[in-house]
Amino acid sequence: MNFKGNFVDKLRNSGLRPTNQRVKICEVLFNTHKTFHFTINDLSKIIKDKLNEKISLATIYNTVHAFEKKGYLKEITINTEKSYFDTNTSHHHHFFDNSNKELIDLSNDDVENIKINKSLPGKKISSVEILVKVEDE
Amino acid sequence: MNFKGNFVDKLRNSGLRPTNQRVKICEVLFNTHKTFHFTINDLSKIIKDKLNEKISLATIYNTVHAFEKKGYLKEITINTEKSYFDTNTSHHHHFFDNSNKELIDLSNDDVENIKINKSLPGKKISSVEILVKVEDE
DNA sequence: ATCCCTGCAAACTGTTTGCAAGGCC
DNA sequence: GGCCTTGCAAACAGTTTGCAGGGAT
Repeated sequence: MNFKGNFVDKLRNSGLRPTNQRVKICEVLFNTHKTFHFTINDLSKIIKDKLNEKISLATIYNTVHAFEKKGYLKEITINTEKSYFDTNTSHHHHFFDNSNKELIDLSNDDVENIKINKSLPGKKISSVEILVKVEDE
Repeated sequence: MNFKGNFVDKLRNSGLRPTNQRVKICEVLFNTHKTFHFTINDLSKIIKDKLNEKISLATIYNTVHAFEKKGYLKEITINTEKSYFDTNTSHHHHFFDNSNKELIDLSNDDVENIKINKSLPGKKISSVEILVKVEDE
């Protein structure tokens, strides 16, 4: 989903009708090669302030969940207050800056090989994620 | 806080009045050497069902937060739905079993030396936590 | 007597849902 | 036309708060 332009086809090919709202949300989220972290509230604000559009909260929730289900977004759990989403859906880790509540990607390559020397009988690992919390020095 | 008995003194020494409710909650949480993971709802159920007591939710929240502030409990963020707490307040990591929503400790010693080869200018690391999600095989 | 704590109910936050009206194919 | 989507408002879950009555010191 990371090139400018034809989100209409992208959406259609995913089985999602290319409604105005969805295309607008695509433009905010994917019209850049940079990975983008946001909460629903962030997204709503951007749409309202920068795009001068009104998209209802319900639709934003619907769309974000639809995109998540299609694999275009990944939910990141930082704290219990609200959900964060990430346009970078590859396997990677995160910094969370407590001073300004900002999420920053931490590439797999920047973490030396995590080895877990314990296993749980009858269980298989589905993910291993590191969260590095930081604050101002 | 991990020995049987005199929670009254323990509480008093922490500057918390040893009310009936707090002592009861101590008994549930600390009357064992095993580390214990719970949600507020779990704790409430245990008090109601096993102890046959009624402690109001507000009080349970108050107490858990008071204990957390005193360093007797640690909050663990697993997902956005609810808060989990851990009686093990030392630095360690977690498994989360998605099949039965259970938290399991992962000792520091069972993880090989995490090395983060990236730093953020002007920021210092306040914590590094690993969450290993597992599921039934 | 004073200050702290409890417990109820109401408030609050982020999220989800029911449903009528409108858009897409 | 039929199905999907939107958007409002109501519902919801977990948590927090205000306040009056009760307990601890």
